[in-house]
Amino acid sequence: MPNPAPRTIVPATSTVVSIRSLRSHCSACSTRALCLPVGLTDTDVAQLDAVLGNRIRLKKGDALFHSGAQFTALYAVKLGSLKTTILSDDGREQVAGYHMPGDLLGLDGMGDDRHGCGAIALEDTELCVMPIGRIEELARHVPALQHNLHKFLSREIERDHRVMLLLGSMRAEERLAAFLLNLSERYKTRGYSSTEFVLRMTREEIGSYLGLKLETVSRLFSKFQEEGLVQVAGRLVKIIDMPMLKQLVGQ
Amino acid sequence: MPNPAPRTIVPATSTVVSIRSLRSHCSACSTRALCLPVGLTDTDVAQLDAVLGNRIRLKKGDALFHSGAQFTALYAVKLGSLKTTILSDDGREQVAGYHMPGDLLGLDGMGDDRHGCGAIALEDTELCVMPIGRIEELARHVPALQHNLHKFLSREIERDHRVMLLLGSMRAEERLAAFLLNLSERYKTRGYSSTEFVLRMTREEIGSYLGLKLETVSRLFSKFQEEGLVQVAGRLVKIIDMPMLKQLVGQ
DNA sequence: GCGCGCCGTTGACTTGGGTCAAGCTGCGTA
DNA sequence: TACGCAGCTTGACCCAAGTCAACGGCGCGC
Repeated sequence: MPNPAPRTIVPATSTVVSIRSLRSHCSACSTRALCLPVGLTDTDVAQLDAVLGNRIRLKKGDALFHSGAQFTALYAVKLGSLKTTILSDDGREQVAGYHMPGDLLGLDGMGDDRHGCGAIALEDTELCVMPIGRIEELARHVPALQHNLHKFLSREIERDHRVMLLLGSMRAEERLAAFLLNLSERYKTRGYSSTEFVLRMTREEIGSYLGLKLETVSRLFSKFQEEGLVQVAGRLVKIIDMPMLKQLVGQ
Repeated sequence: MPNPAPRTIVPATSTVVSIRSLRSHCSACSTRALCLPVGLTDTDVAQLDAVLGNRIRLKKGDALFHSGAQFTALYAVKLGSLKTTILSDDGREQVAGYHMPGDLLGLDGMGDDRHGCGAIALEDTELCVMPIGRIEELARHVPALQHNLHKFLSREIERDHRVMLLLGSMRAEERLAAFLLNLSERYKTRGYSSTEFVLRMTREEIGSYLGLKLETVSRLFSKFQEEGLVQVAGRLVKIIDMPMLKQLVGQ
């Protein structure tokens, strides 16, 4: 089993810290409980650590990968957030998802070794690189990792199904309510407030994701505010009437 | 390695044939080139054969599984076709996909061991059962199988992304054109005519999949016919002007 | 600290697709 | 052979969301 733990290779100088910090370590990662290593034993996590590449830092607006680019690795969000976008044959672009710490990106690239969507940072963002060859190889020896990988792939399908439901059968109001509740839920599981958060995307990006125009999104925010469901100040959202919001999407 | 080839177990009587026929065999399956065993060596396929369960036959309207049911296996369509449906919290149902020979069903069940959608046969249908535990176990020893499984999961995500694009940013006309072209393409890769085929689903089911009402679907078929794009007689569709249809969806 | 451009809001008007309703067709069953 | 009904078509009308346009404000770069 390979074990290139950095400190055994890098001389013990003052550079150690910064060089170590270039590599990702699940064992010390705050998203460990949400991410690929969830439920793995310490031994297994150590093996996973050993195959991780250097971490990546992106500035707001930077692309992690573009649609059609060679697929070489999965990426886990450590910090910050991204949007993924899909491209239609005639060039229309649509937001396919918003991703926050613990989420895995690039799962749609394993089909034909090309990324099926593009990924853009919505703020300064840090990711951890999981080279796919090494991950697949390790998954063959660590059943729990194999199982987790399958879970993440499968959950991505379920997530997409919920979006299809939203786009195919919900009215504009319901879509925005569902969107806000989804963000709320995800912030909550990450230890942030479920009732007060800052949107990292523009009205246009929200609209793109929800199959609506930016004007409609804007109008709906105003309407929700009038009705006392939320308080909105630009990108700052405060959920006032959670039960009513839930009722809007049908429980 | 287990090798319960039926003829070594079952006595060589007249019942052999019928009992053998209950089991699925990738090696003799006409969808082999499209399905999970694609690209595997004969040895690997033999191992896959050994873990397959009995095949399933469904009559039109029968459910293969319901949304929320325990997930125990993936299913491969051998013959016939099915629809999968997703259920929203408030009970609305929507068609998530149409599946034909070589397609894998149940991929969205690996996330939490429950099926995320229901699957209903649209005609008399035969499927092959792939118990997930045995498949995962085998995948650990057969890298090509592991890789194929990942490919199928990943392609399902890509497929869903294309549906999201359709639902989120296409007009009704474009949606129906895209739907017809998609069917056409899939029939073609299965060796059937790409220009003349019988729809296995109702107008309402088409509408549900495309985020449209059945009346709209009906009107669009009439419109396409008037414009000389297709000839429609009930469920029989004949594509007349393929280039124009492609232009409608933007190449 | 000034100005430009992106982002968001709001209003007036339009329209694509939904809704409701009526009638037709063809298939399975008695 | 006739009946019944699920599935399909078509028409008339309506409304949710899109389009177009004007304007306000905040934040970034010079």
